[in-house]
Amino acid sequence: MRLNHTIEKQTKSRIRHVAEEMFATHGIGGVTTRALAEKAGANTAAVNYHFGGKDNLATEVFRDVAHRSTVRRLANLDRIEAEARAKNARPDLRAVIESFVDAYVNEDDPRTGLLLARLVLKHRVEPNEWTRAVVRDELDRVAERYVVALGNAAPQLGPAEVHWRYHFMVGSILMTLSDDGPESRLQRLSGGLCKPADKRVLRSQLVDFLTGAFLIGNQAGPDDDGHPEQAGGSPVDD
Amino acid sequence: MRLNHTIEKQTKSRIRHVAEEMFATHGIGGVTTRALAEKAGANTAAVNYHFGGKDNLATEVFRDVAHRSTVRRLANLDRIEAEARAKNARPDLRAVIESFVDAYVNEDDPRTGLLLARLVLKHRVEPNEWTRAVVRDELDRVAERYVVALGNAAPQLGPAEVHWRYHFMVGSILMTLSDDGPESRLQRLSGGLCKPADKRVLRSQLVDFLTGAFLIGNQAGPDDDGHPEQAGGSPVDD
DNA sequence: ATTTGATTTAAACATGCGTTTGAATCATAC
DNA sequence: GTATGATTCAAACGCATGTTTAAATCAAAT
Repeated sequence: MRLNHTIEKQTKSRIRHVAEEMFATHGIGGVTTRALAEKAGANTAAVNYHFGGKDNLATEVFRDVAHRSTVRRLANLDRIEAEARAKNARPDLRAVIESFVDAYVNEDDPRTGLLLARLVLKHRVEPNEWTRAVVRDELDRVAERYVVALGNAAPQLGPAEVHWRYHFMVGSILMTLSDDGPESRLQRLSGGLCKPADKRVLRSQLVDFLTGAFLIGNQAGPDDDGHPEQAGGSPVDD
Repeated sequence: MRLNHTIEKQTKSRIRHVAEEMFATHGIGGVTTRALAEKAGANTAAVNYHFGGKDNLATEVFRDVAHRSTVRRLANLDRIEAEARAKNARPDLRAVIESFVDAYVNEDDPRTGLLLARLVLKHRVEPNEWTRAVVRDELDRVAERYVVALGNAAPQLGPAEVHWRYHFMVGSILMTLSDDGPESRLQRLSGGLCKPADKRVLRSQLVDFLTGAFLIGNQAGPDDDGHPEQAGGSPVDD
């Protein structure tokens, strides 16, 4: 006799759910089929029976996450650009950046952002066939749209500069997302001053940082040395 | 009879050399004992005989790299701060950032920066005992010094803000470094406009980006909405 | 030349992993 | 109740990896 009849979901559904949770927490490589099955209350072979292997399960999970996030971000961009058109103005740089960050750092749904970060991080560190497929099919068009939007919002930047900075932006977000919890390097080095777990603060700090980073164009002088408008204050010690 | 008598180095030295090279190229997890030994022209067991295991070898390599880089960066900071004191001015923000980036992106010695990035990236994605030890013993003091220096160079930022932004800065550098070569996402998405392999451009783009990111303080208004001084230009299409 | 300790070598070992297998069990239709 | 197909299960398989072993080889001292 089985106990999970009405209360518990079907095995396949449970595995998918647990997979999302564990992938977000421990990363893709940090989850073994056995641990996953155990947490889902299923047999090890169930993963292969229902999904045809760990990679297929991961593909399914991450394709879904990426797709949801993509739809949401494209809609946000549409809204921002529509508002700008209505005001006959450029899209607001801060709003564009905020909408991008929002996909990764969102108080309502922290898991999606974490999963998205895990996906892109894995694809960057050790890409393989299925990460390539998911990134190409789901994330590339978002990137292209954002590069265009950022270029419009920050017209002082050349096309190449926008690409560079978009890339830097993603990097800072990803690495921050992967440094969660009380063991985080940020929290330790700051002596508890910064808590990455506080998504609200994290979000606003990120947006501030990135907005500043996109506001100013190339400021390197023809010479190597370039200290622009530094007022001679007293040097602060240590 | 052995051929490697005067020309080739000792086995231990060769293994260490090849390890540096392969760790930089393929990452730590991407190098197997067997591949390493083969490339070094040594037996698989030699790695354990001379270093006592793969982890010890990695520890030795990365501790050395981190140490070299740390010494160099601290010296650079000393110089920058001494110059500032001599002029009775604040340390130049751009110079501080440039010296930080220099440890990762340096045309003369690309390998050290890559290795450093691999180390920190591994420690972020899947920390373990030896990464913790190396990071704590070698990199923490650099981080603390740089946070102080950046705080002095960017006095409009509060202490917590400086920590946040230092963290973001490291993230953008790391992720960029790990996205090398012609298969890089940046190069693909930019249609070849940006080439991460060109360290000279990469470096200046990073420094521009980061200097801007540290120049401006918290610009969020009391309300959620904040579009500061946007002049109403014509909305650019697509 | 012999001895001795360090080094090198091929082979095996141990482990963790994703996956497969074949029998057992369940749900459903007849 | 029985047949049938889907599902679950314990067990084993295959493979890659880091490591160990014990014999073989080398280099230097005597």
